[in-house]
Amino acid sequence: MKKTDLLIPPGKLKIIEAMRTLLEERTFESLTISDIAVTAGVTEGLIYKYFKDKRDLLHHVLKEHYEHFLVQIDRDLQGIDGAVNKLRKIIWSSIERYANHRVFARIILLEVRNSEEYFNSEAYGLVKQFNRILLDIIKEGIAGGEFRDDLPPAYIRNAIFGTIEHSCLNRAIFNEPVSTNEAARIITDLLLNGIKR
Amino acid sequence: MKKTDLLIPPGKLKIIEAMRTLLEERTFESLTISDIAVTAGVTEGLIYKYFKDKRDLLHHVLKEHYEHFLVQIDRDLQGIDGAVNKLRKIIWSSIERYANHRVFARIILLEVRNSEEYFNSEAYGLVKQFNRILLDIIKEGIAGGEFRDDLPPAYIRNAIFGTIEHSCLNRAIFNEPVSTNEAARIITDLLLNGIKR
DNA sequence: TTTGGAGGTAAATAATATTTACTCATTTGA
DNA sequence: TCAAATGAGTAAATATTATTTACCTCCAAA
Repeated sequence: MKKTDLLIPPGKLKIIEAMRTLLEERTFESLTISDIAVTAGVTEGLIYKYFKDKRDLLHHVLKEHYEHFLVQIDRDLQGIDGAVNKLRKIIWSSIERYANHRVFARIILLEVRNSEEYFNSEAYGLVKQFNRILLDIIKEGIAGGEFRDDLPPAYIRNAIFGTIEHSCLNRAIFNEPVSTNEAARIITDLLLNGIKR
Repeated sequence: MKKTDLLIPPGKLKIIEAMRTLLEERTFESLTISDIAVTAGVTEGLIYKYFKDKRDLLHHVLKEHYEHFLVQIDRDLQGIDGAVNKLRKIIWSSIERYANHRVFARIILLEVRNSEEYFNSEAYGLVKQFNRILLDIIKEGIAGGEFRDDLPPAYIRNAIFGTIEHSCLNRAIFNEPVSTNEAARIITDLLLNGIKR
């Protein structure tokens, strides 16, 4: 095995880092390959050495973020018993992630869904993985009698996912601040107990 | 006043119609001005006569759709009493709209949110109008004792909006069929009563 | 009758993404 | 130990696409 096999080349790292930096302030579409290359301090050609195209680079950044997210989710759920408690925690973790990782939030909420390639990307594969975790909690809850058994699990998942995402949208778009703890508490309560008096 | 002041020129109509047709099958980003011009049977320059740029045309198409939607929503709510009943209806109407207007669904769920201009567009203004209608129903429900008064209205709105949108996403992306009546029934029940047994 | 504006066009230009052909340095295996 | 191979990186050409410009034509109204 060669010495450098496990090392990521510095140029590649700089490109990824530049993408993250630029997405902090600007829209993916508004970024040019030239912008990215200049910010990274590399030439435009090098970007194409490591990534198929601009979008592939975006998906890569998202994938890295999501990997961290999944590791964290896994940790966060350790030692928690009961579907309700797990759900509470996973909602909190999701909101916390969106809240403290603006670039991540913006990529996934605003930037990727408009291309077909995304749905074939590795990043999307991780999203599906998260979905399965959530779905398993829901099924556990139904089987154990904590959740209603007359609602299809997929609908429940959509409600949870959709509510979280929509609640974090304004923050992602307009930079509005939200308190993670408060948002998590209210959203969990709302989903568990409904809005009817 | 001149005769033609109220008439929309045929070229403009053809451009809008071409955009709608193309969005039926393809992504906004993948459409070129040339594609649109050829499909419309006009020259590329004409598109810029009527629209600031490609995105402005997209926003216009969305705006037209949304205008129809708001008219329909207004009609649908006529004669309905009580916040719960209104909510039930507005959820049904929203799902029905996404279900039967694929292009509309795809534009609003997938295509527009990734640009700053959208949030200054007339189309977004209409979305805010819809939001206010929804918010008014929620406030009516709280004031009248139909809904809980310990949840902030904005959170409730986000939950409703988010749940509906996420439930319609797969249909928009993968063309998966969904029964409007069934989806509306389940989502309404879920939001009103929660998922806890 | 003429003039000004609206609908429309063709072709030039500008902005960007992507490809190609090439260094240079390091590693490897014979 | 040394040619061949490989990987990082570059510079410049090319291709694609959005956008602008300058123009034409027709017709309603003054």
